[in-house]
Amino acid sequence: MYHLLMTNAKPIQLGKGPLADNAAASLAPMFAALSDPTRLRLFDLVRRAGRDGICSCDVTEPLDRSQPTISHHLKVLREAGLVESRRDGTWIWYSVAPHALDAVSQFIQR
Amino acid sequence: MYHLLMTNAKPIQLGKGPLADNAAASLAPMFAALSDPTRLRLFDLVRRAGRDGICSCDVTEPLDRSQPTISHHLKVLREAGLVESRRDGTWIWYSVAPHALDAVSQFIQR
DNA sequence: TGGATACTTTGATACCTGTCAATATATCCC
DNA sequence: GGGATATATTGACAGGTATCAAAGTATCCA
Repeated sequence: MYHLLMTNAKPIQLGKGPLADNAAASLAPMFAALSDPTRLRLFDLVRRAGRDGICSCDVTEPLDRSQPTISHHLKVLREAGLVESRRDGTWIWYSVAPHALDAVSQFIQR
Repeated sequence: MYHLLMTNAKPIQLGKGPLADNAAASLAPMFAALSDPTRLRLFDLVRRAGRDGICSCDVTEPLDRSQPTISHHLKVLREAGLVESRRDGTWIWYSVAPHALDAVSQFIQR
């Protein structure tokens, strides 16, 4: 078993021409990670928590989802490179990954 | 049978507080529309075509997908409010909807 | 060692999605 | 009307997903 790197090893540079196949393949999962309402709100909560981050147990209530469901969504956000996690005892703190939305933003304003 | 309006009747205004349920429900389909690599490249091609737009038959070859598949993807983009269509004889021209990505952009830079 | 707390994984279920071939619809032109 | 072209819809299939309950793992503390 191996881990996906949280930060894209090679951030795809969007060229001037039509969107390349590999660029699309790299961008799509980020959009997919934000394509679910619960996950959008979850990402928003993480972003609001700023540098310190937020722990999973803080969001189950406002999002009205079970704890495993929240855990699943956080995993999706993490594997998309949008959030990162840091363990502190029994807690795990989630915060927005640096440059998380750069690629998405670059595509939008293109 | 009825039609969904292409342009959101009531564009959700993102407030200052945590992302509301209805705002998330309104945003998520736009992200979903961009969550597929083929559709991302398709949207990019439409966007490049500018004001005139592009017709479906022009993209099946560069995207290497069947005509029904392209038609399906264009429908998804249209129903998400990202592109609009205009018939001209047997052709249908697709172009980017005005303010298509405003909501997405607003969420990203929040 | 063992209980308590935070989180993850597994398994199940219902639903959604990308794709194509086949078929249908719409429009033009003769 | 009938053929030709462009697009849409249908039906089928393989695979993905959001959700929860139940069970597993990790960490702390007494």
